[in-house]
Amino acid sequence: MCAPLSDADLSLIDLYRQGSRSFKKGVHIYHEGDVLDLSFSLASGWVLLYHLLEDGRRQGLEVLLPGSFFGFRANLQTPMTHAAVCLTDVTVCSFQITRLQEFLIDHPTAALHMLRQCARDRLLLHDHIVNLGRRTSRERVGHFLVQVCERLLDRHAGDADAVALPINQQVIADILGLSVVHTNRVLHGFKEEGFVATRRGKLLITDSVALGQAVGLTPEGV
Amino acid sequence: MCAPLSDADLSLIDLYRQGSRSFKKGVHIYHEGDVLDLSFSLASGWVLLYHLLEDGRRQGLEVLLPGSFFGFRANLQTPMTHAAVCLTDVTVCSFQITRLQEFLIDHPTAALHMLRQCARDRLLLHDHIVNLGRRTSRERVGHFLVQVCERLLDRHAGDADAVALPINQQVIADILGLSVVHTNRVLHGFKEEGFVATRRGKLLITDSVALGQAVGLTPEGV
DNA sequence: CGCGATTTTGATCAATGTCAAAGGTGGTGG
DNA sequence: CCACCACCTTTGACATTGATCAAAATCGCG
Repeated sequence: MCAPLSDADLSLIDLYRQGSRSFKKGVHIYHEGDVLDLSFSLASGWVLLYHLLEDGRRQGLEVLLPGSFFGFRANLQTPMTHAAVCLTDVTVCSFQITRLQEFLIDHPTAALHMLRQCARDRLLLHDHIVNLGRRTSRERVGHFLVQVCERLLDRHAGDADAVALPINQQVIADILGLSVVHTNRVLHGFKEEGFVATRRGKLLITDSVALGQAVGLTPEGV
Repeated sequence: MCAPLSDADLSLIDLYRQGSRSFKKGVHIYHEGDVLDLSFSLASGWVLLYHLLEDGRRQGLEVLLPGSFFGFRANLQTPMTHAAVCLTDVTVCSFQITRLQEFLIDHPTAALHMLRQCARDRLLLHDHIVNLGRRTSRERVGHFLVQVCERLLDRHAGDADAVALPINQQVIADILGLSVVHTNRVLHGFKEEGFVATRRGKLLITDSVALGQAVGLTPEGV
């Protein structure tokens, strides 16, 4: 529930958790510039990490799904360089970083676990970078959507054929470094091609594999 | 020499290291698609991690300086999703991941150390993403250059007022998601403004603080 | 039913990419 | 020591993608 730790670790980590907290959709878990001594594990819901430039431009950094760790830093004094906002109602476990570190020293398997998670996240960030740096708007949006699908299906393995995203076009645009207007045109195109749809205000991905192909994705996802 | 670990750890890690290896500038430590059971710690030199798209577009992912860990994965079976190429002559320590993991279980402080390093890298990746997603070409090049400067000065703390980079314009372009031609024009501009220069075929950053200002950097670097 | 937020659409513009070719530069071998 | 070569940088002309501005149309919600 709280994190993908081994059972043994799980029972112990309770001692160290400062507590479990809930947030409503749209609320910030922390802002840029905050000075915190906490880090978090996402228990349920979606979170967006983003950075704001001085002139208001916004860039989405990571879309977090349950199981993600975030807010962990090497340097506690330094203010947060990004903000975390809830894309849905959310519940997190929060840890005081100093205590978490003590815990990790005592429970090396948990530390290793975090390290492996971290390695996975690094790959996701790499993918994001490739997306932003070298792909056209169509490719970007397409890749982003199928990647989210895959991450979702990894956990709820194999249920829905249509995935609903709690994300509006403004958010997608900010994640992909595009303007809302252009994002809309791309998405609209996908809609006409039958890859996505809208229902109850939510974006639906109706055919992620066809979308992947249309956008030049090699079989196993890179 | 081998990594920023505590002395105690350092003496022990020798047991686990598969060996120290040297590579010439331009050589690959590994390619995309390689199946390895190794991960690395950069002892000296510069390394570029990059990803290649099917049609030849290339995207630089990370510029590694001494002390960086790379090649670590949660899943050993999976082929590498990026390549590592030497920007200079390089020496690395290589570890068999399975043995490294055993080591980290036995030496939790080392594990924690890697975790903190990982957290720092994540911030660097975030910065890269912001650069690619929301900054103009001028801002991108500028930010990249001063960031490299800062990372360099962090270690060799406070020597040169002019920093020489072992990186050509093609590489910069690939890191920043720009074309070589455009990168050249931006760099040329910086040259005329007196922020950078060329000597012995190397790019020199002659005034990183002025460059930072010119490019809209807030005092302490975002 | 009315309102604020989100999505759509059209018109125009600017930044950056692409293509092509000319200069430079350092290194190498004779 | 010199000539040559491969690689890198520089420049110009033109094409294209995606941004920007402005406004209309929808949609979910209270």
